[in-house]
Amino acid sequence: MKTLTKHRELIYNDLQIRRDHPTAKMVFDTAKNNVSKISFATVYNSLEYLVNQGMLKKVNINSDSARYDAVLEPHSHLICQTCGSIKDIPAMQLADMSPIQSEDFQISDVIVNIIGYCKNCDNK
Amino acid sequence: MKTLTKHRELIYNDLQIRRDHPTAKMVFDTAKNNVSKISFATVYNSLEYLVNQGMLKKVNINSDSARYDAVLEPHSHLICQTCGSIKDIPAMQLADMSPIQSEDFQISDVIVNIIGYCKNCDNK
DNA sequence: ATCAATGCAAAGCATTTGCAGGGCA
DNA sequence: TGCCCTGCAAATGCTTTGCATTGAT
Repeated sequence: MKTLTKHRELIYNDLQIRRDHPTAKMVFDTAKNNVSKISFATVYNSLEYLVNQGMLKKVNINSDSARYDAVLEPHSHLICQTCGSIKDIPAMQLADMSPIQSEDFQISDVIVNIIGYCKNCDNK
Repeated sequence: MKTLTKHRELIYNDLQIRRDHPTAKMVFDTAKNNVSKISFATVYNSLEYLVNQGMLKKVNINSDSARYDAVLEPHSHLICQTCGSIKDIPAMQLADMSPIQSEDFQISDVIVNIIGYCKNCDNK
């Protein structure tokens, strides 16, 4: 039986607090500071467990590495092309879903990512 | 000076015809059938060139591998969670962009991906 | 005692890079 | 000749896997 172990809870708590949509490596680095020993395998294992439990969401922003998000409520992302930052914004609604309905497609999620330049990065 | 070589043109033409948003490997496999010799490096080099030229778009659907798209007009994607197929649909419009405008964020692209189950895959 | 979780190292992919040879201007 | 393109192989980075050990019930 799968259980919420200390490692998994630690990682989950970290994700709850931080809002930078960390990569597995970033989670690993934080975890290393809080436990005597932890391996990448455990981090990946824990992240997969938490995603399967529905406690985290895996976010695919670019092709470099997966990022993880503890915000489960529907929301959208502002993604800066320069610094790569990912900021949560309220869920964007689509003006008209009818083109999808007519496609005979069963929707489970609508992902809206806004790409551009954040105010910290010189715009352009 | 960068030029549109035969290999690059071949790859571009392939992307123009097919509409399955292939991965680099899929492009490589097709190219291999049409040229005596071609290497992965050339495929990646060509894809990067075409993306930089604005002739292709790189699409990040999942974290496994990047996919490429020759359809440049704004459009959205229907992505099946079961078979992984990616189907183009007309561009979805957002009902209200004001939450973004107020963020002091310069928008360069709005990405809308609809995740779910296509009619070919048993729904659920 | 049992069964899952962990650490470690190795393996697996996708992608990038270094470098020598080849092709075109 | 010069310079970019190509092929090949090695390297890199992210993620997964195999396996022996550890830990909890």
